[in-house]
Amino acid sequence: MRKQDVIKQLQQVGYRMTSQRLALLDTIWNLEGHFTVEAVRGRLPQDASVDISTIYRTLELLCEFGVLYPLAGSVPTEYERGEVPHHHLVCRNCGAVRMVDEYHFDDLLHHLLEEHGFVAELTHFAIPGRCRECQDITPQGLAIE
Amino acid sequence: MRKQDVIKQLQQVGYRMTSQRLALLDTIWNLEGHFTVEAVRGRLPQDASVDISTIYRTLELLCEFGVLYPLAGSVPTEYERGEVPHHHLVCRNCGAVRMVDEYHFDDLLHHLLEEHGFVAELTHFAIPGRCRECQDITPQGLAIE
DNA sequence: CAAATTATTGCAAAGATTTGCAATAAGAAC
DNA sequence: GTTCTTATTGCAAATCTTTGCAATAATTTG
Repeated sequence: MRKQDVIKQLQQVGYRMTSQRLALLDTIWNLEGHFTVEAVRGRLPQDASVDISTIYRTLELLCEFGVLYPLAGSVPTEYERGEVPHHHLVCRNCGAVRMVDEYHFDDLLHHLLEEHGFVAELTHFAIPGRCRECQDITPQGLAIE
Repeated sequence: MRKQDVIKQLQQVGYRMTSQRLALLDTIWNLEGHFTVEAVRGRLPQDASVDISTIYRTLELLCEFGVLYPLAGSVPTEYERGEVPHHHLVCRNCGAVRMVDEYHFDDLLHHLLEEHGFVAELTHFAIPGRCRECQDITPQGLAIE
């Protein structure tokens, strides 16, 4: 999605285009990959001072519109722009993150829609579990048995 | 899972059974459905004073062991005991929560295991989206178009 | 373009959660 | 049962996030 389209969409629905929101959109569009609220703040042009609560509120707004996605469970929360739909496998033992293509979830989404009329918005999902290397290891790093 | 089994399992792996952990397990086993850290604190017997940071640490420990599951996205975090594996559909508009059976996810889990060697631990998952009633509504409650 | 309307911001305070560290106590070793 | 080892706790402080409210500024209206 292009930045201009986001601006247009927000305005059409009644949101106001303030200098803060424009500065934040600019900054976000210049960031690669994941980023935190603090990272956004650090990258804002020095002449644009935006309160941290405004950054939180704006990122949340963009999440509601599907422009951004929070990585579930990250603290501080990591956000990412929703360019290419994909999901993450997050190892609960070593923290390794691995990408998964979206199509794996197609069947599931169809089920949910047909059985519950529910439109799942899984554009960015973090799935907890164990990666190949951490299979038989407890949370403390002690091998079981 | 029975409380005694949890205790045994934790001990076997090297965790110590303190009075605080026993009191917390007791309390949790007496709670129904979802609960927060604060709720656990409120239900502790008055003679058992457990610091709030200890409660946080203990709930996290129980999550790592699959005894509890945090409901993704809830603030303050809601926890639930992992009795019957199921998942939640959470409407991002009205907040309605709906249960879904686990078997819907079986195919997905198999894919992840075969293609990535990843053992997903989806014993309790919150899936964001739109329920039937909130289909064409923006986050602010204004109908689109 | 000025006035009216109200979404948005900044600020400060509250709330939620995590973390470092010295004191305590569980379990192991003797 | 006493001593030793070290996981765990409580406390206080730090961090992360949310929220209420008066002041500000983006749109709408005239």
